[in-house]
Amino acid sequence: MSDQGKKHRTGCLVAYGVDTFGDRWTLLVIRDMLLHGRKTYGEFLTAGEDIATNVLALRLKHLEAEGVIEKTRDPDNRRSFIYNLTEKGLALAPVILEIARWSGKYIEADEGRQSLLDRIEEDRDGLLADLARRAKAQKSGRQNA
Amino acid sequence: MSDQGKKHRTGCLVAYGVDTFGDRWTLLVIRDMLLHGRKTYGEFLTAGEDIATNVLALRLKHLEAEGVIEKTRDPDNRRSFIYNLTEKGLALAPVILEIARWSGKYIEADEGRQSLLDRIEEDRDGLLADLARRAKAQKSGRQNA
DNA sequence: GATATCACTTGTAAAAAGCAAGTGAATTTT
DNA sequence: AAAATTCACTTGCTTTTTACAAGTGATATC
Repeated sequence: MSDQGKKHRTGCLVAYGVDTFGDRWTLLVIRDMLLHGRKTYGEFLTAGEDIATNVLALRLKHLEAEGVIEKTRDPDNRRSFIYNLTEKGLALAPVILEIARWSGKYIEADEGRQSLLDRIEEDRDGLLADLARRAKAQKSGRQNA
Repeated sequence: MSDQGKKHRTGCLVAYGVDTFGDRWTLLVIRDMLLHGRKTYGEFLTAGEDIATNVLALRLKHLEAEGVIEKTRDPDNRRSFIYNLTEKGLALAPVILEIARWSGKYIEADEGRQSLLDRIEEDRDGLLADLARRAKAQKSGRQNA
């Protein structure tokens, strides 16, 4: 009936991150929003890793409560909601990219992923700017490039 | 009787990271090693956030199995073991620092933590080099500076 | 009006985390 | 050299989370 259990609340910066996204699903949802432009409950559910529907609901609530994402009605479909990253959520982009970068050193990346890795190395700031731009475009209802 | 449950194994770079350190404790152990120079079971146990002893044992086993840390005997005390970051574990430093950086934007940092945040902004590469140096010094048994 | 879609909720089982106590080997104390 | 202590865990049990399956209510489509 609650969010995701105990918090460390020790003042530690790493612990605060862990409290916010330290579980098996949260970062994948943020990845979906940030990197794949997904934004509805249904899109998160069918995103490949098979998150359970109740767990997804909990995570989204938690992220909303933490101010990482925000939920609005879809103006074009009254039974749909749109989830967007807030500034705080978008600020997780460097974390996501460093995780990807780390993993890229230890597992094989397919073509698409390798090109992301390449871009991280060659044009990290530009990539971050693009992700921010896309997130904001999405938020204001525009199509992303 | 096993490590930490289901893996996503989807090829996703973020998912691989989550599989490796996506839980409430793993990143704190890595933080302890990387930032606080802790290296024994006892030091991890009493590190402030009160991890349960059996959970710590599981996490250490998992990290060792994943090649993130390595366990050696303490040459000075035959009942003690020393845990060190491997190259793979040390490569997590940028992830840890980005998490700290993100958190630093949203919670208050005390003096010591703020100086870490300042150093991340002003001399990230130097800081990373120092952390690597310290980790390696520790590994070869030298005192860290 | 019937059927499908979307975003969930509810109930229950399985897994993991948390808690307390215990074990065995090495070390220190007496 | 026997006794007490330390260190690194393990074991057993309870509580909390996660996972799985099915169900609900409000749109929307056929």
